[in-house]
Amino acid sequence: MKLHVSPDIFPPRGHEAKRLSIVDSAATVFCREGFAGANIDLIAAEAGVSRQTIYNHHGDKERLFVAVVRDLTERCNAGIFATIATFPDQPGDLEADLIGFAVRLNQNCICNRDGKFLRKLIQTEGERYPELFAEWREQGPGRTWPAIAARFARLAYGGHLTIEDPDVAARQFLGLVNAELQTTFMLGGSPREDEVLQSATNGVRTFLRAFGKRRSAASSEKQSALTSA
Amino acid sequence: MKLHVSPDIFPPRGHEAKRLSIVDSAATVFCREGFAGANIDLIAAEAGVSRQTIYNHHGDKERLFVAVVRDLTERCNAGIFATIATFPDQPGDLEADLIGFAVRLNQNCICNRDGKFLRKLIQTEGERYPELFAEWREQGPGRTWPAIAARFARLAYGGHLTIEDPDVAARQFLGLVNAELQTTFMLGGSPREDEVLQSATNGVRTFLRAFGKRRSAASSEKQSALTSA
DNA sequence: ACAAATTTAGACACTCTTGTCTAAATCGTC
DNA sequence: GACGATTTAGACAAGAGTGTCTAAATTTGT
Repeated sequence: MKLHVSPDIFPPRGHEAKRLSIVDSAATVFCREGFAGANIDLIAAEAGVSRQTIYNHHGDKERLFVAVVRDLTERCNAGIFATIATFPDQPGDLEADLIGFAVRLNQNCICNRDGKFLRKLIQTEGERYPELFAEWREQGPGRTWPAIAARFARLAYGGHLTIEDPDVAARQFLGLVNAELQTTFMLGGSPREDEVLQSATNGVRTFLRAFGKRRSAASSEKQSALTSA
Repeated sequence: MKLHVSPDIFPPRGHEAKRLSIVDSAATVFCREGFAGANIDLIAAEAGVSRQTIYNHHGDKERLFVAVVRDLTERCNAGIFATIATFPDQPGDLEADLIGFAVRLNQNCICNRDGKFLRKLIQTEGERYPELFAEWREQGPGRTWPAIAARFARLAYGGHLTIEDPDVAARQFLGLVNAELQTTFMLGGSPREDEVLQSATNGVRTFLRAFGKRRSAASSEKQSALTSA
């Protein structure tokens, strides 16, 4: 019976620390081995914790897995929205600003540990836990894509871009900016920093050729030099 | 001792039929359950074959897996090159022709059974079999992407497109054309036919806005109405 | 330092899976 | 129909993994 309600949290500090450590190690192992291949003893060893403690905290391999996914989804979403907040609303150099945004999105949200792990889990176990990842789809792309689309709509409204459908433009922006990273993503790897920059640069240039203000105008200094044909 | 060499093949017809059936079912189960989760008994049952027969043919769960991947890679590659052969070299209506090509590529190579399975296996087991999937990377994207790039280079040479780097353009074409199918691919699903068409249409329109001939006057919508050559 | 809660190590039962083995049944071919 | 090769069903040993239990050790708050 736990009646003497503590001011803030109930379990001692070390308790929550262990919980975190467990979820962290579980993420690593689940991603490396898959759900079926993951071994509770291995997770326990990697977390520096006894197997029984894992069962005390999460009760079950499956519930541990669900906790891992929820945890990753939450952290990734937070990162993505934080990055969306840096979207250039009043662009000085639109090309450079969009490239910067794309690189930040990749480095801080998609290629970092959480993003990589979440992507892997979605790919490998997505079909086994339809309801769990349907939730991700709603909370993840379902919320972030419209948010990015809204930023593009704002740029269009401000006269910096010519866009008919901001939702389509947003998805195409992401497609273009990651166009050269697809195979790496597929194989579960992390692209090097220069690869991310290269793909983002090429992607943004093409994006602006399609949606940037018509004519050379102020689109790019080098463009005027290049347009000779 | 097998000395009386038969004219053509040694094992009877039924033999090879069983081998095919086994690899087929193994592909299904490996994709659904992952390597660790896949169950030889289940594969045997699905193939309508006894477990021992699987061991007779492939000897080992791991070697069975490798056989499955090689089989899928081979078939997918064949399909992709067959589709690349239909790339529009002398376009009548470039937009319609490119959309058609993109849809064929998706329907016949990426979204069909083999493509879906291979993608899933690369995603889930890519890190566990680096050498196996390095081979795929070379034989797959390493050969198909340049082939597509060559086709775009030809279009540019013929004056139908304005492209600096055909390799970049090819990757971006694929990125654009699949921009709206990413989440579905990630979750291992197959997009509906109309989704494929929609994504391809939007993608090709943007692609042509970026790389199409710069007669800005009648660039996008009215273009199809004007072209009669 | 004390008392309560938490963690730990190890043993344990249980299930599942792989891969082997054997004898019987089936298949293909002559 | 007969023969050789293949397939089959089932039993089997060996190993691995999950989840439970217990008693001892450790940590935490007071």
